[in-house]
Amino acid sequence: MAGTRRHTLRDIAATLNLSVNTVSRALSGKDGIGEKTRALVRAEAERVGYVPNSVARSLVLGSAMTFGLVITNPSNPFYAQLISSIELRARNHGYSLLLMVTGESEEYETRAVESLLRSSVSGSIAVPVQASADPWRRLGTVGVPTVLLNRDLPDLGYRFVGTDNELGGYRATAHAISRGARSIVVLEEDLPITTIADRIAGFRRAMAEAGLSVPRGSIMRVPTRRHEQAALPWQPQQAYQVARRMLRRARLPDAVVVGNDYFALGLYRALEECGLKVPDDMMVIGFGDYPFSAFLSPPLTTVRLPAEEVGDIAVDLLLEEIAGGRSARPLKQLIAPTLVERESTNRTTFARTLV
Amino acid sequence: MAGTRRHTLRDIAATLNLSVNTVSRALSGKDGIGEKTRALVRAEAERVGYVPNSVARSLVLGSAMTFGLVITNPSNPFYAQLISSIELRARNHGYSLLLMVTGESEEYETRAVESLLRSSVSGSIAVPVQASADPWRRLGTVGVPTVLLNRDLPDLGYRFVGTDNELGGYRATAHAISRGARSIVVLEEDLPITTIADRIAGFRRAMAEAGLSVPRGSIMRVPTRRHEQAALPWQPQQAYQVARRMLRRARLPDAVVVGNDYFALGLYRALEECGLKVPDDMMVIGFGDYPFSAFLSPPLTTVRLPAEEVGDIAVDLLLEEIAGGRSARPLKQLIAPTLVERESTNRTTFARTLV
DNA sequence: ATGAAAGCGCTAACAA
DNA sequence: TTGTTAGCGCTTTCAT
Repeated sequence: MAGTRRHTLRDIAATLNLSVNTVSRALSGKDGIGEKTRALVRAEAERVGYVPNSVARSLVLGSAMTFGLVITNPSNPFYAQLISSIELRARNHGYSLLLMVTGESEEYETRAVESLLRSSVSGSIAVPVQASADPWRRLGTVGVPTVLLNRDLPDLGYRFVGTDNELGGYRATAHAISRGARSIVVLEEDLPITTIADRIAGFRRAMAEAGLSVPRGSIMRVPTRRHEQAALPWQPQQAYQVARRMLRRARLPDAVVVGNDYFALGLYRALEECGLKVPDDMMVIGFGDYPFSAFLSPPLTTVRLPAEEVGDIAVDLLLEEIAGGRSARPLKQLIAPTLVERESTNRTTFARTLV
Repeated sequence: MAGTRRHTLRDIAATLNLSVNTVSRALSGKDGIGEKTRALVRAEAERVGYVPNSVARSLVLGSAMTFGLVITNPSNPFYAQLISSIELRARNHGYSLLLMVTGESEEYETRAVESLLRSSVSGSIAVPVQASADPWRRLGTVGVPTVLLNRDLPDLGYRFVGTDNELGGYRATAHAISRGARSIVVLEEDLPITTIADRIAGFRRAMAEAGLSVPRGSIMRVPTRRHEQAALPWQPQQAYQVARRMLRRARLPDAVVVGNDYFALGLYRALEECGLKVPDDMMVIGFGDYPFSAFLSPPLTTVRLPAEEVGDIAVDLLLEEIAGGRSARPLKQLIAPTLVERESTNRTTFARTLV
């Protein structure tokens, strides 16, 4: 890979007997320049294959036309989609994406923010680990606009966009109840984040509204993958083990609401091994509507998160924050998830619940 | 988000009555500086919360301690994992990641390369669209080290790491044959890339070695998602439709080898609707070993791609290329995928094949 | 051990 | 319309 030195404005200026400044303005499309000169400069730039040095540009402008995107785990299908949609929209507005993966590690989150600061990013979009608000507070202090995604840190007063998890939990639960469930168990990852707490709150609200009790053991925790080196894809295996434990109980629930569709896979397996049928013996409601969920057997009823919409809004919020104007839209946006009803809650007989 | 101006070397130099140079060396750990001075500078830097400006640093050094990572689609679980492992390893070597998503678009690939050039990345890792080698050739011409991932462009002579897809296709097919299959169909995305062509070549080799014929219609194509705006998650739906078409044939194959595990989902659905059982009526072999594949019913036999290993090697190859030394390892590396045998090929009766 | 000076490639203010 | 000057924050000679 040979290293032909790159051409600079100065090179072009020299061969054309112009000043660097003139060349700069000709190329950047500013006015105050003769049309013939501009054409000349453009032709020469074209000829030598001029590529602007955006590092130099960033240095003088103090900002790099780059967004930092800080994500916990790209193998989460929701975040994978988010990456795509954010990259696309950022690109369409002329921004590049500096991607950092925290893997739920507070330590790396701190280093990621440090890295963003060094890089003079124009702004950042982040899913915080939610162990501490400090790193993100720091960004704000030095004036880097930041939009929080999916997990808020309310103390900071930053713009935020996320899923309404409370509503999601509520809808999932209410749906199960409407299909005849009276005893419901929740399977959630054992991670201290608001998204999970909110879903559980929604679950409790739905149960309360229906006058149903929530006995101890209704909320089961799947061991977390936090603190693993690389961000690994989710392991339905761990949900499977928790599900097996649950199925040893004397009284089984009518329905299980899981925190993500991967957990539903483990639950399906456990149920199958115990000879229990979904939905007749037990209903299952997922969360996420991952690409595989509609194709499970039976197809999984699940709460769909509008990843694309969330991503687009995140970028828009960030652009507004950068522009500095008051925004038309609210600073905090909770997007309502929608319930996708499929066979896993389409009970034909009410055998067990009618006992 | 207030904008307290960032402290610079000059600020520290001023308050300490030192030269910028001295401060720079004190902080960068170079020698030729008194221990007391160094301690003093460090303390002051700490006190004011000094953050180095890596844009300035990049400008003078001509390189940005950043890798460009150009990927077709983060919603492909294989690439999602790749992003994680590459980010981790790059970070451990002090590099940041500039992420670009092509969505299989040649046009955006070209713009992505342009963007990498502007940004003075230290190097890049790319899954090329394989429509043209030109963009990537350009990177090499101006001296940006580039490692190709998963899809090679042999003309360029760049370092490359990928899966041995031919071997993967071979192993999948040979396995089906060993389980009694004599008539096999392949379902692949309709995309003109070497990975797919290689898998099909492997399929043909296995069939030939077994003395089995490959009649017309053995290779079925699933409509591609190329040219969609955002990179969408794969739609098993399209594979389902192709599978339905196949199942209308007079003579059904004993086994179907699919190009990725998402396609297996669509196939499972189609088979179920037709009342056909996996594996007894038809065996299914996937590709990718996605996180859900072990939890399908029946669990899917599939070819596992070593995503983490491929990602790590990609970074190592790039680091070697940047260092400029001859590498111990070969410039082109094909990683052998492994077959994960599960129930979808565990045939208990040979009813149909023994007719 | 420390300082002074130059320059990376660009943009922005001000002159001409 | 074009040129001159200065400077973004840092690293790297070369002096001292």
